[in-house]
Amino acid sequence: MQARLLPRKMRFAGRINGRDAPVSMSPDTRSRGVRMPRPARRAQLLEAAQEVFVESGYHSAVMDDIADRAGVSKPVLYQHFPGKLDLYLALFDQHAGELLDLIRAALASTTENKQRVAASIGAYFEFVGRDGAPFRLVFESDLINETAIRQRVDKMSQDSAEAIAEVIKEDTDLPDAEAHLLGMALSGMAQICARFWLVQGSSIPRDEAARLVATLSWRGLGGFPKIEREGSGSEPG
Amino acid sequence: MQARLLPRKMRFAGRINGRDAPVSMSPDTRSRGVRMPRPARRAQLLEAAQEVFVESGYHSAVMDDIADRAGVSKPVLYQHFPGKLDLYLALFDQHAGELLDLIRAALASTTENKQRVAASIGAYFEFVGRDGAPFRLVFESDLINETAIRQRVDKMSQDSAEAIAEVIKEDTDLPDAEAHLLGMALSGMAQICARFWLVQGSSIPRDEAARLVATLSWRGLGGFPKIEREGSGSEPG
DNA sequence: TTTGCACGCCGATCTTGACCTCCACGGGAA
DNA sequence: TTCCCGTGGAGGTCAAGATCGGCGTGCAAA
Repeated sequence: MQARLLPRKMRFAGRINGRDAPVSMSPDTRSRGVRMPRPARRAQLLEAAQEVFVESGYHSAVMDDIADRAGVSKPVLYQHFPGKLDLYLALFDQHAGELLDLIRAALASTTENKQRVAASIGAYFEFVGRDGAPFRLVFESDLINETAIRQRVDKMSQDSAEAIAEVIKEDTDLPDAEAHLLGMALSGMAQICARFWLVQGSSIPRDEAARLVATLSWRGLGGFPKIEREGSGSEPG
Repeated sequence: MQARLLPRKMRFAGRINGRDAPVSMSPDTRSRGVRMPRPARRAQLLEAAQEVFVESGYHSAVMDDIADRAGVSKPVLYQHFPGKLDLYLALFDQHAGELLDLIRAALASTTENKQRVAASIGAYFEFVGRDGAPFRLVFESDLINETAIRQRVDKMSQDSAEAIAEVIKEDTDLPDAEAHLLGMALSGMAQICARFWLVQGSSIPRDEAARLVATLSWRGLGGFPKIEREGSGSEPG
């Protein structure tokens, strides 16, 4: 994260036209933040909050740090968000919505089912690779025991699994429950692989990693080229 | 959670030979818990802690509640564990070890690779289905942003994915990085499916759900019986 | 030009929950 | 009888969410 070179008061009070200039202060001339229209300020606060929540998680994030990051005082946070949880939920909803949009777009991108599954997997990889790491709020939340978050995560998982289950049902004669389980399998697998790919330093290019996972999804392990080995006991694909 | 019928002091002070009996107390005859050998007490504390951590998560669990659940005072907790985090880590390590043992046993149960993969998936389902829901500590920890937990989860994921990657490398000519990605895919998928199966009320019997996921792993979506449909565009398996 | 108001802002502080510790008690075994 | 070990009532400490009370700028109206 970017190091702050001045204490906030000094840094900010003296910031005129974008240039740092330390300024002395008397008690009756409080340091003043730059005034912004309400919507612009709210957007800025959300950005700062995302940085802190992504770095620290909900529980270790403190409102003081978020205010510092935004360059405002704490009361300004409470002018825009009733509390810490509300701030977090606003971010969560924004990013969960983005992921579902990506998945829906992927499913709508073709009528060829194999490609629809591959595109859905690609959607997870794209989401996880985004700047600002919003996936950390959606897939790795440390607030999962809070009912509001739990419900949202469950709904998001159900929605994405259901979307994939529709594809599975188009192609197979599997009953609803089984198709849903497989839909959950694929969306879960995509999520976990995308996160693993990111953490591993992207030694496999993203598109290739997504394609590999798509191949696994469609053809299974049996669909990969075999090495003939004595004693391995593998059946032919 | 089970309702307590008496205040803790009254409930416990008067519990003689397993029977509740409210007992008056004077200041110089403090209520006394049942004295236990140190290892037995430690095990009891861990059991109580597991109940509370599973129900509430780390952050919402309070040491008072854990002590209450164990029927002791708080100093007793600190006699056995340096702090709250240590208590949690002891439980985490116990259960993560159990899961890895299950996976290793599954992989050792046969030399037939397809069965080894299926058995590994079954190991996840068995672990998730266990009484006391230890999977909640291992797969759904709200302490994932704590370094000690993050490292343990990462190591456990790496270990299980690596074990499956060994099987994949035996069977295919995939390079290490690709095999590892697929190993992560399968172990992640197994974990998510097992948890989904549990939450869904087990409408599919456990063994059948595990078998379905194993089939997906080995044969992919393409390996399921097809419905012939106009316009679906699906390729034959 | 002056005044009043709306809006965005902040330093200081309150409140409270919860981790952890102090200090002393009592029973059982040697 | 003494000592050790397991035990508990009470409370200290402090971090952090949230709020109080007031400031200052810019714009519009008189």
